[in-house]
Amino acid sequence: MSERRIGSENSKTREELLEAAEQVMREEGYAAVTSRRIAEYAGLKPQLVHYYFRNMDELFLALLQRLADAHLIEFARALASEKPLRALWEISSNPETAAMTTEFLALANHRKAIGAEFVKLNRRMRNMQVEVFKQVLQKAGFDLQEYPPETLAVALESLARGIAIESAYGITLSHAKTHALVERYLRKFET
Amino acid sequence: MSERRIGSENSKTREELLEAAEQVMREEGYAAVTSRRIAEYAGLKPQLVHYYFRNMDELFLALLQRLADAHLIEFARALASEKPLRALWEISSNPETAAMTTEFLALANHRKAIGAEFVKLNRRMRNMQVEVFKQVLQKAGFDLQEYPPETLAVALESLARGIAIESAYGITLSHAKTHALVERYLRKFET
DNA sequence: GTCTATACTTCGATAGAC
DNA sequence: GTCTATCGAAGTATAGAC
Repeated sequence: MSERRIGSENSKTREELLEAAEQVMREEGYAAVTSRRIAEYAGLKPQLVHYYFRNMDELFLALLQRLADAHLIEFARALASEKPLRALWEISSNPETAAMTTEFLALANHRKAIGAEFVKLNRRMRNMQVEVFKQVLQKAGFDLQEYPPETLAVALESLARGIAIESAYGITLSHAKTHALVERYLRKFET
Repeated sequence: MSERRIGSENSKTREELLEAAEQVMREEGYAAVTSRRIAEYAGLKPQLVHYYFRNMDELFLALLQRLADAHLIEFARALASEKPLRALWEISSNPETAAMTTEFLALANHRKAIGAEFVKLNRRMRNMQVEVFKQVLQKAGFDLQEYPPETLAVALESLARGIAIESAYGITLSHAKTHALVERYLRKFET
């Protein structure tokens, strides 16, 4: 069992399948991410999914890795930018990012292997966010006890995602005021 | 079509099926909420699900309604309590509540009927949360322009849920500091 | 109100040809 | 590297007996 041939990780087709999988997941949710649906999006045969991935868990893991890599690059760029906090806010406010994160949060809840990997990757990303806050707050002369970077990192990401998701549902009632408040804090911390 | 017999909404069996459905959804995610799985949890036959619900969308809607009702009662209780803000915080910090909300957030993303209902119910709940903030802030003499209740409501729920979910994954790194910060704000607003 | 039986669909996965 | 063919399992849903 499990002796069957598996395609190379460098394959272009494999990349196309992952791209399609990401699209399906974003547009129709993780439950719609099936070999047949992916193939449909990619314009390929469903069996190819099983050729490049031993099973669906492996596909989800590859997808998670891919997204995390892209995310880490974005964070690194934010860390090096002029206004890192604002950059963080914008990354987490991206509706597509927010939607994918929500899907993975739900998915990780009941696929053990994915949950474990999700936690690991999340920790790395959180560390980078915390690093951003530390640098900005110290530079601006704030007391790190009074403004714990870990908490601010959780708060920023949670709030940004919360609003992004609400926006996606067409709820825009409180957004102007919220953005104004966020602006105030960004300016307070970051010139 | 759609002419088949449907069981009463007052049925005890129907209630048991919904109870089982909720359990499945919380423990295994929305994708696992199938007639067979529900029946298994409830110790009943899968066909009973189709007797009480015209289709799975209808079941999800009933489940959503059930949860919203329970939630609204909790909010009303919070509003009437001595420390309404703290009560709100605790409601949204409940890990089971957070997990279910995450599932529905993902589910609503690609089931149109559920998305529409989710938005409607969410609006009602948000209004109650905002009402709590308004009363508390006014009573304590805060400027509502400087502390917009709508924003604080979104922030409180997003943050509480974010932390609750992280806890469920065993991430507890920043929690002590976060709770301390939340405490500070709760005390600031609420004696 | 609950059961059996059953039709139809979709999915994951594999074997083997090209 | 990609295709055809194919299994078996699981899903939604319905008809009709009890």
